[in-house]
Amino acid sequence: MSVQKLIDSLQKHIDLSRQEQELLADFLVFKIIKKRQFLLHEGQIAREVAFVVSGCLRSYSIDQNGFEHILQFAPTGWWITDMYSFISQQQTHLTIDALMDTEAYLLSRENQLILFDKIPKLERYFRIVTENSLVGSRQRLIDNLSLTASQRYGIFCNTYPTLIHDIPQKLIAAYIGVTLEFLSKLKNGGAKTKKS
Amino acid sequence: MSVQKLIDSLQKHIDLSRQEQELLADFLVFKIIKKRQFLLHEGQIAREVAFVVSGCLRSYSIDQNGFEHILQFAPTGWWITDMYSFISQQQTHLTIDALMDTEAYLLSRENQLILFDKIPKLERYFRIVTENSLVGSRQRLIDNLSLTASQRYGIFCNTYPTLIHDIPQKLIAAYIGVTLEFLSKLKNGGAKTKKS
DNA sequence: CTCATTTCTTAACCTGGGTTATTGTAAATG
DNA sequence: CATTTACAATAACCCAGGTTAAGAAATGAG
Repeated sequence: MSVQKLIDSLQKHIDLSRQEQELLADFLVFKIIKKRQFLLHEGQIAREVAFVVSGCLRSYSIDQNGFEHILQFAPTGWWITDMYSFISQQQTHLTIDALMDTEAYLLSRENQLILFDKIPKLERYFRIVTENSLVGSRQRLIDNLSLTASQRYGIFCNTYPTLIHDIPQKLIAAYIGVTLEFLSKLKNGGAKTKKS
Repeated sequence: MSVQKLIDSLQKHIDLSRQEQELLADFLVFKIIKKRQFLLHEGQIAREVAFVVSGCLRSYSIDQNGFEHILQFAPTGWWITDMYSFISQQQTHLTIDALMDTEAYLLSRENQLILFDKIPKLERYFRIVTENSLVGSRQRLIDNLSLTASQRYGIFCNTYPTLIHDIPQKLIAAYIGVTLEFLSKLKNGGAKTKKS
């Protein structure tokens, strides 16, 4: 059963009994999102958070000029949602879609809050997951403020080694914050030929 | 008693009994950080998270070229720490100091984890606070990827209206991600005189 | 296998914001 | 109350990265 991957993730931080695992499983919905399908669309409300079992999702925003800016990739074992919309139940400004055929478990905010009361250890698990996400998000902010595009590309390669060869370059560009053209220049013409 | 400001913040999200409030208070340390004094220095370990009662703290990183990049301001009612160092107890890459004389309550990670077991509602409170911080951090990332310096300055003014007139311009520049010189250009010469 | 769509590269030119430098002005500190 | 020290404004020049455009490759649906 593929719900096992989610249980494995939980067991890294907390210890759930058989009954608790089954109770949790009752609140989850299994969903397949095919390549290019949307899980969340701008203007909707993010009623669920998704745990990716296989494949890969991404969240991104679209700016005034129509450019996409990718906030997060979620390969196997990652959680993804629009946290703003999820906790406030207001309309989202983000879009979440699938980069390839993806299997995920969905947990609604409503059910999550019920589970927090029934199984306090689950609240602990999500507290820890959220702390870790915050660390990642803050670090990325620092990287964007302090590093060059080339250095950020290097970090991307370390952070998502499995993705580099599986996703289009334009998505990498939209993540590190440059245009596709400039990323191409970086990787190829990148020799910096300064006359010496 | 100034611990009341912290209790007020808690009561917005959870409901603590008299005994629980007192138990919590026993785990807090009151501290005064004078202007320009450090609460955390690069290379140390962030053993505590701070709740600001009065004054203002800031967290920032210093890049290879010696430039400061401000991650967060913490005026009255805000929590601040280096979350990475705080949860991993590894050396921090951030610095936290005071922009003016500041009063704060410190809670060590050790005590925080003890309190989470004794008062599960406190774990809920910090789960919520962390969720909100994550929303803020992600939004700022999007802003940095999609907006111009001028637009980010506008957002800063809305986010920290009390700070604008109380802190040096150079700090605002280090927060929105431009040089002091360019911020100056934005605000004054900024007319963009495009022939029409 | 073929036509259409999406993705990638290259190159010439442009601009938002950085650098360096100078001068002026607050505010601490003795 | 003078003198360091920190802060801000302005201007001339510079560069990382964006824009536009135009092919070349790869992918994919029928």
